Formats: sequence, structure tokens, C-alpha cells
Amino acid sequence: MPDSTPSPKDTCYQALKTAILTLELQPGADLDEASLSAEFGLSRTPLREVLRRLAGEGYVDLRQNRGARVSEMSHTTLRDFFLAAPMIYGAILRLAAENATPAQIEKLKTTQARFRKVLQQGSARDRALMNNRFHEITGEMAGNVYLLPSFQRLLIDHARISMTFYRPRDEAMARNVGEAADQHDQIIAAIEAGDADKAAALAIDHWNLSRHRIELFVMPGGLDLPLGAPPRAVTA
Amino acid sequence: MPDSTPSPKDTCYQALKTAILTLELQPGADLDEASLSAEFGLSRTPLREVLRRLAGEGYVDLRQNRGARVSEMSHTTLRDFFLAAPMIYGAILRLAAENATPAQIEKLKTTQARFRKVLQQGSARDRALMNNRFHEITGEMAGNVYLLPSFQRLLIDHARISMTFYRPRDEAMARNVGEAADQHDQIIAAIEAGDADKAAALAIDHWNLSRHRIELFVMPGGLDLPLGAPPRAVTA
DNA sequence: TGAACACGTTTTGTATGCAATATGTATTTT
DNA sequence: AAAATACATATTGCATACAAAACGTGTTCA
Repeated sequence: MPDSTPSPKDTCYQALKTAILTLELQPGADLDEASLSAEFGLSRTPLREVLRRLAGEGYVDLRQNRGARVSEMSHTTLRDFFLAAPMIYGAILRLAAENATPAQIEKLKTTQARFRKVLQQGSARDRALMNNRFHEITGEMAGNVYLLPSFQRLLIDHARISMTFYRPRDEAMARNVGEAADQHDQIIAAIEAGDADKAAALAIDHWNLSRHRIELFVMPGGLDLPLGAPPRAVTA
Repeated sequence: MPDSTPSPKDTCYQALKTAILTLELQPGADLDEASLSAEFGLSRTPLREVLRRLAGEGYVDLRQNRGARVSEMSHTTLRDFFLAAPMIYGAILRLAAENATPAQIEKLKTTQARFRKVLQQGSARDRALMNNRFHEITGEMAGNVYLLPSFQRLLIDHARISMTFYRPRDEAMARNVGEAADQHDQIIAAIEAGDADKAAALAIDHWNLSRHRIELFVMPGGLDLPLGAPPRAVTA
């Protein structure tokens, strides 16, 4: 039987991961070895190994003889992101549709159900994490070791970008997120039907929707304004 | 001024990397911490960090409470590889053509000159490493953090696959490698001209040639044989 | 006043020793 | 004789101590 009590090392690894994904640890934040090892109850040696691992996965940046930092989100991030994401995710969903096992499809459905639940009664944090989990599973389904590294890297910043460009009280934003959930259902259907083309097309749609959410954030009043008019409401 | 003497840690990292790329350390080989730390003159603590880093980059696999191993090449590797490689490399070269700086182009030309040199008088090992360096530079040119992880992962197994499916005495193989070098020149030209479409197309060609080399290896006599006849010459 | 320098403090990097886990072998048991 | 088990050995994981590098601060000197 599998070990029921996770090691402090795993706990630390998971905690840092989710903290970074949810922006509780902001991009560029310093990660002090001493304080972290104290916080998670392990010595600096295993903590450093956790940081090395997180660095390899793209969560943090290491600098020689300096502290570790949460990996940055620069101004070029968005452009690079939306260049790479549709291609990679298209390929992932195509392969997922071709290779998914029934057990994996079941897991994806369960996750989607949870996603719908936190969509109604969860925090922005919960939504980002559950959405992240949904996409991670599609990555497992694809099962191509060469695509996964970039896909995982994309998922990290996808979560962080979503957390950044999200205004919970905005009605248009709420509709947008609802559409995202609907797309998840369509993705599941396409995978279950083994329809690779459909799945790939849905991947593109999904990123277009994500891009649209950012536009909603930047231009909250929409585009129905006289040219040059100031934005209507900038709440946060 | 930059440090002239590399640390034993860096030496160890580089040595393991090249040993894995060139199959001096074969896929699945056990990496014992004690003997490695002795060999490179550092204690187990920094060595373990090197192994963690190599794991993150896809060179080795770590297993809980077991030794590290050189990452495996399974029977599904080739298929997954040739599925992902054209897409990723096409995107990399497209971006390289769009973003390459003059300094980077100069570096690429230098590397290509060295590649041509080892093609004539170097070992198979030297060729694989120099070819690897050539492609790494195109990755730097593209400069997209989301594509690089998968690209680097591809380059590792590209080197290893090349080392596996390479028969130096085979005349057809020699022609094939010569063609690869010519393609490198074309790639440089496309990048220098900023011709993204051309560069992307060349990426596809380059993988097709690589695939062809594998076919040459598996079927050394070619296909001009009566059906069911045994292969003509299987030297190595 | 400003810049450079020296020193003390803080933080990262490395080595070593010990604990925990896995592996191999011999012994016991059926 | 085969399988299971107990024990010895080897190897990985972790904690602590020390070394080295970076950082902040105060002083000195132009």
C-alpha cells in the first residue's frame, strides 16, 4: 500500500508549487533557505533539493551564490506565451484524443466536476488550481515525453496569468469563465470520442477565450466607446 | 571578468551531460553517488544537486530511495520523438529567423564551420556534440522560454538517436550526413535573411533526413531486393 | 560631500556523520 | 527443493557544522 503520510519534503514541494501558481508567492519573490526550511520542518539540504527540482520545472530561478527567486513574468511573457500555447496544447489534445485510457477519462471527468463546483462556490485560487489540474491530466493522456516539459511550463504561467487578469465581480468575466467550463466539457467529449481534429480545434478556441479574458481585463468597458474615450470603470 | 577556472560542480555537470549525449553513459545506466563524487572530487551533497538538475533537464531519472539512472530510451521513444520534433523545431527555426541577433548568427556560423571540420576529421562523438551545439544555438535565437524545455529534451535524444543509428563506414550514411551539413547552411541562410517560412520548412526537411538515416540503418542494402530476400550486408 | 574601502553580518555552498531504506545472502521452514 | 524470512551490507536521505561568498554599514580619504 502507498505511504499515507507524505514526507515533509513532498509537503514543501507541493506547498511552494501551489503558492507560486496562485501568486501567493509573487514572481521575483526571494526564497530564503533558512526561513523556508524552518517553516516546513526540514533541514536546508533537502530544501535545496526541492528548490533545484522546482527550478528544473520552471517554478523558480536559481542564481549562483544568491537566493532562489520565483520565476519572473516579464513584459515579453504574454507574447511568447500566446505564440507557443496554441501549438503545444493543440498537439497535446490531439494526442490525448488518440491515446487516453478510460481510467484517465474518468479522472478528467471527476476533475471537471470539481472545477464546476469551485466555479460556483470556490475562491479564485481554487479555480486556478482545479483548472490547472484539468489541463495537467490532458497532458498525462497525451503521454509524449517531449511535449510535456513545455506544456508544464505553459501551465505554470497559464495559472499565474489567469490569476493576474481576473476580476471576480466583472459580469463579462464571469460569462467568460463559464464558457471556459463549457469548453472543458467539449474537450472531454472530443477525447472520449477519439476525435483528434476536434480536440485540436478546441485547444485553439480555449486559448482564444483566454486571450479574450485578458482583453476584458485591459478594456473593462468593452469596445463600444467613442474613439479616444477613457475607460468607463477601473475598479481594481 | 568571468571566472576562468570552472568549479568541480560545473565540470561534473558538463561531463555527465556529454557522457550521456554520446552514449558513453548508456540509457538506464546506474549513477552511483559515492563513486561519482569521488571521481569528480566533490562531496555527495553538491553531486546530488547536479543529479537533480540533470533530472530536471531530462538527462537522468531519479527514483525514491534508489539510485539515479540515465534516462531510458524505450521502444516508444522514436515514435514520440518524430511526432514532436518537426513541430517544435519548425516553431524554433521560425522564431529564430524572426529574432536572431547578428552576434548569434555569427556564433551559429562559427559552430557550423566547426561541425564541417569534425565531419571530415572528427569522431562520431565530436559530430554529435557539435551538431547538438548548432541546434542549441538556434534555440537561443528563438528565445521563447515556453518552447525551449521541450526543444532541449528533444536535442538530448536527437544526439542519442544519432549515435545509435550511425554506421560510419556506410557510404549512403556518409552522403546523408553531408546533406545534413548542407541543410545547416541553408538554415543559416534562411535565418540571416529573416525568412521564417523557409526556416520552418527546412526544419521539416532536417527531420525527414534524420528519419531517413534511421531507415538506412535498419535496411542497409536498400529496397532494391527481391521480396523476402535477406539483407545484403550487415557490417556492424 | 562623495567615493572608495574595510569590516561585520547574513546567506549560500560544501563536507561529514548518522539515520533510514533497499539489496543480497544465508538460514529456516514447509 | 522451493519459498519465506531474518540478518548483514550497501546505498540513499537528512541534519549539522563549517567554509566561502555576497551584502550592509560605518569609516576613511580625497
